[in-house]
Amino acid sequence: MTITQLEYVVALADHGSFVSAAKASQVTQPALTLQIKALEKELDLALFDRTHKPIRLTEAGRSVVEQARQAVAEFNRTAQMARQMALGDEGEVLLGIIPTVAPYIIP
Amino acid sequence: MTITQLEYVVALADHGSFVSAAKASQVTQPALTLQIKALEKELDLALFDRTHKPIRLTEAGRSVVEQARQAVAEFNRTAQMARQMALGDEGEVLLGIIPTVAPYIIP
DNA sequence: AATTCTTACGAACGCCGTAATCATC
DNA sequence: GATGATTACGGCGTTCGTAAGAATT
Repeated sequence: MTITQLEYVVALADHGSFVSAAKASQVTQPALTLQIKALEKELDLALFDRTHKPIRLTEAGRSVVEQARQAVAEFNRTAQMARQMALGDEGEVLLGIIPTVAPYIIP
Repeated sequence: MTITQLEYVVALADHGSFVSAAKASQVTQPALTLQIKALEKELDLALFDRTHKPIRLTEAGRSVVEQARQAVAEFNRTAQMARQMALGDEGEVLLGIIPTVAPYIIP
């Protein structure tokens, strides 16, 4: 189980079809199908009902997707926060040095 | 950036050394070093101060780890919840059928 | 008949573990 | 000198994309 798989599941739940979910996730449909199937097999749990179109969530799938949204959101929040920290640090690189010895120290 | 990397970062922050963190994470030290370095490079941000032992978090690292804990926890919660759903579904497989036609339908 | 989902296959990428090197205490 | 961290390398597994095959509307 990976974060990517959870992102795919959420995208599929939101779009209701593999094609549009794949497009939104920047992957091909086969890749999406594979990951969804892999996750369902790992959990031994059907998340989507493929018998009709558009695809619909199973009852278990609805609960899992709801929780998966939290996990994905928290993950993205971490990534965004880390990027902000990196930018913030750049602003704090201040140097105090005597011109005379600068050529020897700076490098 | 992966969930595994976040788990490693949290483990390293908790244990204060690569060896014990690696042991707790069920991986070798080199693998842990590699993932930590990969993440730091991706973010262009130093999370740990390796100049002294035991290893200490940088100021930015402290914030990131705190947020990473949330993400990891939410991820694990999703996994646990999905497993429970799978078990729950097994209990709900109830069959209602007329004995006369059962041999033809059940298979 | 056409769109959508699945399966199959080949290639590429990334991760891990063992081994060797370096640094720190 | 010993413990701990990094670097290098080889092998493995996984994932992806293209292409072909089913299925549903």
